[in-house]
Amino acid sequence: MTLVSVPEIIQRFPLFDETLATFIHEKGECKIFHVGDVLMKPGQFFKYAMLVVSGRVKLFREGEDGEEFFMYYLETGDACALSMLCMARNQSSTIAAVASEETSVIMIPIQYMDTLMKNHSTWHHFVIETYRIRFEELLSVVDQIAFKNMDERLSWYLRRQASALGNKLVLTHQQIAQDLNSSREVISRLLKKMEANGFILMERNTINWLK
Amino acid sequence: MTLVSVPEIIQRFPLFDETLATFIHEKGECKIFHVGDVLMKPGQFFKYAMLVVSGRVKLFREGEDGEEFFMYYLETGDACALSMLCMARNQSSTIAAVASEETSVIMIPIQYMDTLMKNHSTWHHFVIETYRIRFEELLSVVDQIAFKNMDERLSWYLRRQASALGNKLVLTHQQIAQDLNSSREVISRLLKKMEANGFILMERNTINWLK
DNA sequence: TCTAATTTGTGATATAAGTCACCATATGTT
DNA sequence: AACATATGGTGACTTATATCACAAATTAGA
Repeated sequence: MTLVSVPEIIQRFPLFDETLATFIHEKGECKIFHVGDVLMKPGQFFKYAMLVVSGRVKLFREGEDGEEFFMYYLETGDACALSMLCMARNQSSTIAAVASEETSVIMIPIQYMDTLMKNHSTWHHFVIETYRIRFEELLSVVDQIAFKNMDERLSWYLRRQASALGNKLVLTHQQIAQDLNSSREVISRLLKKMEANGFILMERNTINWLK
Repeated sequence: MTLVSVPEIIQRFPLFDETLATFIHEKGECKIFHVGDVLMKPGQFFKYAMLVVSGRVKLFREGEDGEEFFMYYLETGDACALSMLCMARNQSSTIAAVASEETSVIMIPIQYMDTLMKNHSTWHHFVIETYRIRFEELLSVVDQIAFKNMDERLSWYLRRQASALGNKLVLTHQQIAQDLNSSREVISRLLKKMEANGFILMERNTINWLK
């Protein structure tokens, strides 16, 4: 594999030891995705486990009528839990993933999974940790939509975005509405309330998170 | 371990081979839970991985104000994914589990996890499969609450209940409302519509699923 | 058997959220 | 500069769901 060196792998994935990083460097393929590129979409099968070396990938669920619902980002050092789970069973994805920045990904072919699991305990721990984090993230998402009103959900959404992207969020009201499966007008009104309450400051195409 | 024999373990968990079942029979502890007994609650830490040998356990998320939200059942042959994930990190549970029938559970102490993972590939596959199933189940739950109205959610809920418990569902409208985090009146009205449309037949304390 | 508690039905009303119509402003394009 | 497009603001209205109030029916308990 070109593009990503063994030291860089270790730097991005601190749980990996040198032998594991070397193995991945040998067997993995590196791929660059540009903004908007689709990494996976519902119905697709997996031949690789995907590790995000840099950039950011947005994961969202698609409804039957093309609605979207934002779930979480994958960032540097993250692995796609779904790719590993589906791959393990040769099941198709039920989720969509799109690069939201220039993103480089290490793709490990499926045939190496057993070796990795058996011979590299650091890989095994990494995988378990990946599942755990995503499971908990998913549980938080359930909490929000099961128990919270749109104002709280919006606030939670912006807080997560800000912690991933920084306090200056380049987002239109329309995009937010899409991520929350709501409508633009509703979001605009709630944002105005949040601005009045001093939580955010709005500019065109931008929301400044002040908390 | 008394109560559960090696052949019974293999029968309940078809993925296990004989050496694994023997190991679990030696090291696991068996515990009986009665209806209403709490297997885990938010804030609790885990010292065991839990395998359901017989009976049924209801898993649900609790809201801040004591609301409930039904997620799924664990039945014969299932393992509690959360117990394994939390245990792996010594994290506390964020979910509640209550026996909804007389339930017998094998509890495997945390210290055997590494051995199991390393020396028993059948265990490893079982764990991965457990994660995958629960992850997908959770994604379906997200779909429902993110994209569907209460009538569809109710219908989906009853279908799941019927496939777990049979077509004669002993449930009050109040219980259903609680599981869906809705209100009793709303559920009663929607049920009446479903009955008018021939999907169900209602008796006191009981809903007969006709599909 | 009498009473209390539980379960269900139902109308009236309240609230959160979604939809529609339309406008104003900002930005990009020719 | 002139126009088209994207973005955001806002009132009026609709819809889904929640809440309140109360009654009827059934079951459980004393």
